[in-house]
Amino acid sequence: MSKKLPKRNENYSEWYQELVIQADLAEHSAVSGCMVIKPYGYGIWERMQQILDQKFKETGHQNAYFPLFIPKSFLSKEAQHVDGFAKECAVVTHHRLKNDPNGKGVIVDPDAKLEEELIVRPTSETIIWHTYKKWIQSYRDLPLLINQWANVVRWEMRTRLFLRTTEFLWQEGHTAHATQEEAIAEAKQMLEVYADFVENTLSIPVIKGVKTENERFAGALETYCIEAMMQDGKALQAGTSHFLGQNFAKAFDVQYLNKNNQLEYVWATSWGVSTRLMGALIMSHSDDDGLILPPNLAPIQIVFIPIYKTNEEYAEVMDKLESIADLLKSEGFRVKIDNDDSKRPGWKFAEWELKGVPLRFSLGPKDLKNHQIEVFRRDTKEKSFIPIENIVSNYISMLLNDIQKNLFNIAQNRLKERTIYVDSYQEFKNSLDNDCFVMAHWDGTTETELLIKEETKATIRCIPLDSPFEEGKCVKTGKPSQRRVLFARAY
RNA sequence: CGGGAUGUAGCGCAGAGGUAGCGCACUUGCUUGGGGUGCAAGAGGUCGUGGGUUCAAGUCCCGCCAUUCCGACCA
Repeated sequence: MSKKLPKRNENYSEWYQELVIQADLAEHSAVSGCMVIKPYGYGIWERMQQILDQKFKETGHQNAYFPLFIPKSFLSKEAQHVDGFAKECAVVTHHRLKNDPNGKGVIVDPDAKLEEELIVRPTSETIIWHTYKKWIQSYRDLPLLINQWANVVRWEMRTRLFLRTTEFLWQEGHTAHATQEEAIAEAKQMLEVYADFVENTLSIPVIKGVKTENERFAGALETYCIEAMMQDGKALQAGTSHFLGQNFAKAFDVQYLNKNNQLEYVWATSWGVSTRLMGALIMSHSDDDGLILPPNLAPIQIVFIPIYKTNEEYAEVMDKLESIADLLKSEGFRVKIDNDDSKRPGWKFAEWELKGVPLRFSLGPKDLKNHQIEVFRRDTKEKSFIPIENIVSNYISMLLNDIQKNLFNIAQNRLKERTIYVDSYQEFKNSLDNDCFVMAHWDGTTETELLIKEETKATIRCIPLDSPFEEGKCVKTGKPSQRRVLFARAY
């Protein structure tokens, strides 16, 4: 009764903000634009980390860690790169405080000014490529496949929990290769890793594509991306993988001797996903009762609620629940028994629904007598009574897989139904106003792209990799076009 | 950087010159327990901050600070 979420169809962004807070995922901190990620929210992020980290290792990458601070001069070595980030950098200018001579508190010690300012990393290409120069001399040093889990800071004008915060957590892969082909293959491979993770772990269908020149990462030759559709029809970039060419190798003078004893610049990629995925997760699946977590991701897949009056009943019910939970735990399921005596069952039902746990099993004296257990599915809200002896690994796996698949199917149907192919500018605008993605022809110029953005707030999310050759006319200018691109309003 | 809103108990809010309030949460006891139990008794406050008006200021006036929402910005 104390907690009530706003309805999605009344105020989507308020619903989102409230859900993040009420489901105990994160809250605003004392620092403007920065959030505190609470244990439950962080637990979900840790699951993402574990699964991705394993995929990175399986594809040959190793983790390392580079400094939080970047000397100012590093950032300006790659011209496009500094242009892209200069406006949102936090800068460290001093290294000491002292007592305020005029009274209470402390002041920045003017005598402690840094010789060269330090930038709090908005991304680590520069510091990493500076380091790679020392690590790479020979073709035998390549490929160099490194990932880092880190925090970065981008001083954005406007922030929203998980979707855009001043400081956020992410991983950034930075690889160096002997050839262009190999680097492009790496960038594409990591895009596939992301797409696989987002679709099969987060149950969110994505569109794979490349960015237009205008939307490309600062310093990249090609930016591959995966785009997802949220329930309100807006797009969310869920991950990017960049082919950086030799830009950073040249900026930081990273060359290697090939087998013919010739010096060559190395080829680079970088790729990343962030805590923004939490936002994608929430806005893809959740409903007016709270979060809905796909089972492959959920930190808790099954919560058990004991129902009882007397101590004897409690002992009996708990005895049974513990034996079931222990069995499932030993088979690798993530389970929790909520035996908090200070909360009543109804309260717990609502609470775990708010937190999105895929399955809830309740067991009380009546069930014990009937040798059954109540099973509740968070995604469909179906309740059923199952014979206790049926609660075995195969059955649970089947149920969890079904939920996982169901969430994906719902999201995929939404994406299909709301991706509209249009050939006129009027249809284009109408479809956007109906919260849809739009596949339309575009003349390939940044001018047209910006004009459309100005008039409709829609951007080209990507040129889908599977977009077939098709003669057509630009939806805005009527100039010739060879394929459709994906337009949408975006987060 | 524009526009709006808000700063009062842990949280959410009311109070619009004259004794600091309500709901939730918290503590204690009983009750209840299969969809956010009910009752009772408690504990908890420099009313964001600095100045001004007044016999008297959460309350009116001016400044400042902070947060937040909507835009602009956003590889």
